Amino acid sequence: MQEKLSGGKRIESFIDAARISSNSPRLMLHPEYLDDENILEEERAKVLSEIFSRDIRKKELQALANHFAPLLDHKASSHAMIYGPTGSGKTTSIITFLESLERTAQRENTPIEWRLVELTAQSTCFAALNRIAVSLEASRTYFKGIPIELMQTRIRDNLADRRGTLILFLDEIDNIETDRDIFMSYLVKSLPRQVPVKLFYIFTSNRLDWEKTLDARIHSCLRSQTILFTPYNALEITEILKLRVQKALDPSRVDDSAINLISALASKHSGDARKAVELLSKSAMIAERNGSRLTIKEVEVAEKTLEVEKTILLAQNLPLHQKLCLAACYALFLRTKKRVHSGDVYEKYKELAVRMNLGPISQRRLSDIINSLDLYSLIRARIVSHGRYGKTREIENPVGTELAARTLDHLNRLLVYK
DNA sequence: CATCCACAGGAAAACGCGGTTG
DNA sequence: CAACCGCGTTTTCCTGTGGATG
Repeated sequence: MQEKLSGGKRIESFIDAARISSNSPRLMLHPEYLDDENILEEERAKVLSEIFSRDIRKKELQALANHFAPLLDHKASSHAMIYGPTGSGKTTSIITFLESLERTAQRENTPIEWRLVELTAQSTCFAALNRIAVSLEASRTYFKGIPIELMQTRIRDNLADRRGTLILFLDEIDNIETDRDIFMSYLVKSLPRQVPVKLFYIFTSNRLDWEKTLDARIHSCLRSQTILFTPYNALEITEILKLRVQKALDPSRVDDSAINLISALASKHSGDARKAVELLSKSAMIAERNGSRLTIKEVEVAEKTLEVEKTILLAQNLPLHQKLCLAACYALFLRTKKRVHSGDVYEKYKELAVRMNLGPISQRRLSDIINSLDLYSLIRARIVSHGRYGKTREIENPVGTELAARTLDHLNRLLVYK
C-alpha cells in the first residue's frame, strides 16, 4: 500500500514536471530547422540561399558559374569534376547553382535541363546505370538480371527525343566500386555520340585521387574542369550555426560560447557542417529536456551521448557476421587490454559462430570484414610485421574500454547463443 | 644475408539470387 | 515451367612481403 502510494506520487510528480517544462519558455521553437532530412524543400532552399548570401562557398559557386556560363550563349563547355570532403556543401551548392542556372536559361529561352543522380550507397556499374535511367524517366527501377546493353539502350532511347543541353549531376561517383572504367567510358565516350542532346556531367567525389584511378584512355577523353571544395573553417561553421539558431531556437537562451564550442569541435575534427548541425540539435534537445539554457555543459554532454548512440546504433545494424567479428574483437580487447592479432580474432570469431550454430566464414572474408569495421572506426587495424613471427594486422580499440564493454553487452543481448 | 613466419590481399572459380524469355 | 542471364557474394587457391632471427 505504502509502495503503491509513493509510486503513484512519483508519477504525479513526473506529470507535474512535464507540465512545468512544457509551459516554461521553450528553447526549441522550430526544431524542424535542425533536421536536414525532414525539412521542407522550399524552406531548405531558403535557408541555403541565406547561407550563400553570407559569402560562404562564394569562391566555389563562382567557379561553377564561370565554368557553365558559356552554355547560356550556346558555347561549348566541358564536364566538371568536383572534390571535397563530406559535409563541405558540395551537393547543396551544386543543386542551388543548377536551379539558378535553369531559371536563367528559361528566361533567355535557352533550354538547359539537369538531373541529379545520387550514388549514395556503394554500388556497381549496373546499379549506377539503373539510377540514371530512373532519374531520366522517373519510372520503375529495373532489377538485375537484364543485360547491361539493354540498360544502355533504355537510357539512349530516353535521351533520343531530347534537344538542347542536359547536365547530369552524378553525386559521389567514387561509390561505384566495380567496372568503373566501363561505366565511365560509356558515359564519356559512347553515350554522347548516340544522342542528339548535348550532355555534360558534374561528378563529385570525396577522394582527391579519384580521377587518377581511372583508365588512362578514359581520363584523357574526360577533359574536365576541376573545382575544389575546402572544408568549412570554424568561422564559417559558426555562421551556419548562428543561422540555424535564429531559425530554430530562441536565441536569447543560447550562449555564444556553446556555439563557439560546437564549431571548434566540428572544424577541428572534420569541417563537416552536417555534423555540427547534428551536434547543435542534440545539445538543444538536452537543454530543452533540462529546461535550461544551451551552454557549454549541454554541448559536452551531447557530444558524449552522440558518440555512444552512434557506436551502438552502428553495431546493431551490422550484418550478422560483422557483428560476430566485432563482438570477438571487443571481447578480446576487454580480456587482453591492448592490441590483438587477426589470427586471434579469427579463432574467437569461430568460437562464437559455432556457439550460434553457424557455419563459420573463411579467413579471407573475415579479413575483409576487419577492413570494413576499421572503415567504420569501430576498430583500428593496421598491418604490422613481427619479422620472424610473421606479418599480421594489429587491431586496436579506438572507442575506449567503457564504450566497448557497453557495445559488447548490447551485442550479446542481440545475438542468440546456443 | 637468406630464411621463413603469419598473415594480406589479388585472381578466379563457384554459388545463389532475382529477374527475363521462350 | 524450365532454361538461362548477369550480378553480387563467398570460397578456394594462390602469390607476395617486412623484418627479426639464426
